[in-house]
Amino acid sequence: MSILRLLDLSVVRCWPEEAPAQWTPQREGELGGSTAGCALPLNFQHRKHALNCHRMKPALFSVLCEIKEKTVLSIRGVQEEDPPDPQIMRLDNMLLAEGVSGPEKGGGSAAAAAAAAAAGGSPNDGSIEHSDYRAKLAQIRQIYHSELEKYEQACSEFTNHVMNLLREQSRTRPISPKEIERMVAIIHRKFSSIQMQLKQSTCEAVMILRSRFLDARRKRRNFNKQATEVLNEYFYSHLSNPYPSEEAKEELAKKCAITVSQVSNWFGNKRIRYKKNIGKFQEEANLYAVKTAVDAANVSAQASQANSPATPNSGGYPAPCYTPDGRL
DNA sequence: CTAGATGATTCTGC
DNA sequence: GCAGAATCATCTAG
Repeated sequence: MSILRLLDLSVVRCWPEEAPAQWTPQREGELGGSTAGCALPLNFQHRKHALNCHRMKPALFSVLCEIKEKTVLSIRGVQEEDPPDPQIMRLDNMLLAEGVSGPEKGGGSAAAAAAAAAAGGSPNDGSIEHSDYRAKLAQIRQIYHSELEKYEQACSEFTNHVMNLLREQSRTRPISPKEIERMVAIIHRKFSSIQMQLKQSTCEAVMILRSRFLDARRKRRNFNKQATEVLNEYFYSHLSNPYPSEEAKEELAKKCAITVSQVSNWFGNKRIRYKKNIGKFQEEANLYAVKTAVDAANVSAQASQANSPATPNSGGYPAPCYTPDGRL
């Protein structure tokens, strides 16, 4: 019975209680089994050899087999399947989307470009910041991969170690392949939880990087003069109904080299600010009304057809009048 | 440095 | 889902 306890303890003691970083091969010496080239205390080797050559060994072994049979029966029900962890899947997806994991080239810059587009910047502006962003992302990516590699190596090393240990022990006590498999699965579960921590902290780092470099509010740039002019022209020439259709928005976006949602934002802001303080916008409104009228006159003169009105205003938002004090 | 302007976001109601 | 309103964060002129 004491031998059984000794052998069982040896398996238990080969199990690291903490993260694999704490596990060091030096501990092998104090374990029950041995891997190739591992130095065991001499008297222990002798005792082991004596045990292996003992005439009672076969009998002892069969007793152990019997006991094992009984124990396995009670363990059998405990075996649990581990379905793919949804948390890990989420982290994986995010890292893939951010270009941290997955294919080496393209992913990161694609994510950066997408983020830049979401931030509303024109494709060429802030290229310095974006290259900085990409450099930092690449750094994160490199750290992530080297850590991952380290963990994987440690995992396989440790798995090999345990398997050797079990194989060695299977000479003196019954260990089924199933049992070894279970041990390996347990090791992998342990390591995958460490991997999850790595993935989590990588995700956090990427989020911080993103918010620092690509937060739209931080990167706010005023539209250029020409873009503002185009938008204002449309707004004041459609003052009766300053709600551009989807097609009109697309065209305006194209003309101003901004996104459709930026056009929507601009009109939303403009409408509310115009309505709040019509007086303040009077001058601007007059300016664009004149501009539109002149343009229309030019067009009609060129076409020799003076039938269309200059501005299609009627009802809706209060149209500007030409009083010098700016009141309606 | 500051006040006002401006683009973006968030919340609410329809 | 869209528009209005409030608010935030940043830009810019003075």
